[in-house]
Amino acid sequence: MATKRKSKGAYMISSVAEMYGIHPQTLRLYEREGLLKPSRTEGNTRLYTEEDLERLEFILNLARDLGVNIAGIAIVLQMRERMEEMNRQMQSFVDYVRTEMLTRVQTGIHSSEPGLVPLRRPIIVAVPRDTKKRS
Amino acid sequence: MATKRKSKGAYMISSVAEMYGIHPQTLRLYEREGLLKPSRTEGNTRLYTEEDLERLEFILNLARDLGVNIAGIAIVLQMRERMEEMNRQMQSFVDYVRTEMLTRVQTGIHSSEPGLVPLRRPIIVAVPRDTKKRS
DNA sequence: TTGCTCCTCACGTCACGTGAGGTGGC
DNA sequence: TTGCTCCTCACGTCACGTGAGGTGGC
Repeated sequence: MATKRKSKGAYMISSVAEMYGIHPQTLRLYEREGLLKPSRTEGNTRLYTEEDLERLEFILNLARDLGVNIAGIAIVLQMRERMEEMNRQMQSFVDYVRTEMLTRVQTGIHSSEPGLVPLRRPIIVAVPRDTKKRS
Repeated sequence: MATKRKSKGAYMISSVAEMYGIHPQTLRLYEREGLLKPSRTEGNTRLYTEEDLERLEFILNLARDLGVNIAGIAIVLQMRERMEEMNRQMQSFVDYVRTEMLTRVQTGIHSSEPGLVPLRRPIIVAVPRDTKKRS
C-alpha cells in the first residue's frame, strides 16, 4: 500500500477526491478550466497543497451548494481576490492613520499642511469585463 | 400604435427585449429567478426603469459574454453590492480623516488621546455562505 | 379588433459530472 | 504485478433560452 500523502501537506488526486467526495475527473476538469493549479511531481502526478484544498473548498461551496457554474466560479474567485486586496489597502490605510495620529499627538507636531491625502490609488470596484469568454 | 414607453424612463417588456436583443421570456425568467425586480402597472404589466436596465446590462454581460449561470449571477450581484458598500465606507473614512486633520491643523488642537480608531465596524470580506440554494 | 400583456408547459442545446478505455511510472 | 497516475472520448442529466398556446386589459 503506497502512502497517499507525499511530503508535508501535499495530496495526490485520489486522496483529495475521497476527502471531498468528488470524482478525480472533476478535479482534472477544474484544473483544465483554470480554477485550480496544483503542482506536479517530476513524474507529472498532481500534488494538492493545503492552499489548493482551501481553494477547492471554496470552489465546491459555490459549485455544489450554490449551483454556480465554472464560468461563475472563475468570476467569483477574481472578485474575492479583489476584495481581499481592497481589505489589505483599507487595513494599511487605517494603520497609517493610526501611527500618524499617534506621532502627531506624541511629538506635538501639527504641520501647517494637511498632507494626508491622497495616500493611495483609488480603489477600483468595477467587475472585470475582459475575462476570457468560455467557448 | 401604442407608445411603448410609459412615464419617464419606464419601458415595457417588448421594448426592453428589442433593445437588448433578448427574448421577453428571458426577462420573465430573470425576474422569476430573482435577478430583476421591475415594478408593475396597476394592470400587472412590468415596467423597467433606467435602474432596471442598468442592472440588466450587468446581468447580460455576465450571462451572454462570460457564460455565468443564474446562480452565479446572483452571487456576483451580491458581491458587487458588498464591494460598493466597502467603497462607501472607505470613502467615508477618508473624508473623515481629511476633515479631522484639517481641523487639527487649523485649530492647533492635538488632543492627548489618539481617539481616532476604531471609527467604524470592521469590513467583512467573506463570501456569503447562507445564500439560498437553487433547487 | 389589434397588439400588446400575463401565465404555464415543453423542447433543444449545452455544460457539468462521471465513466470507460488505454497508457505509463513508482 | 498491483494500484496508482496520466490522457481522451463519450454519455446522462439538468439549466437556460425560446417557442407555443391560451388569457385578459388598454
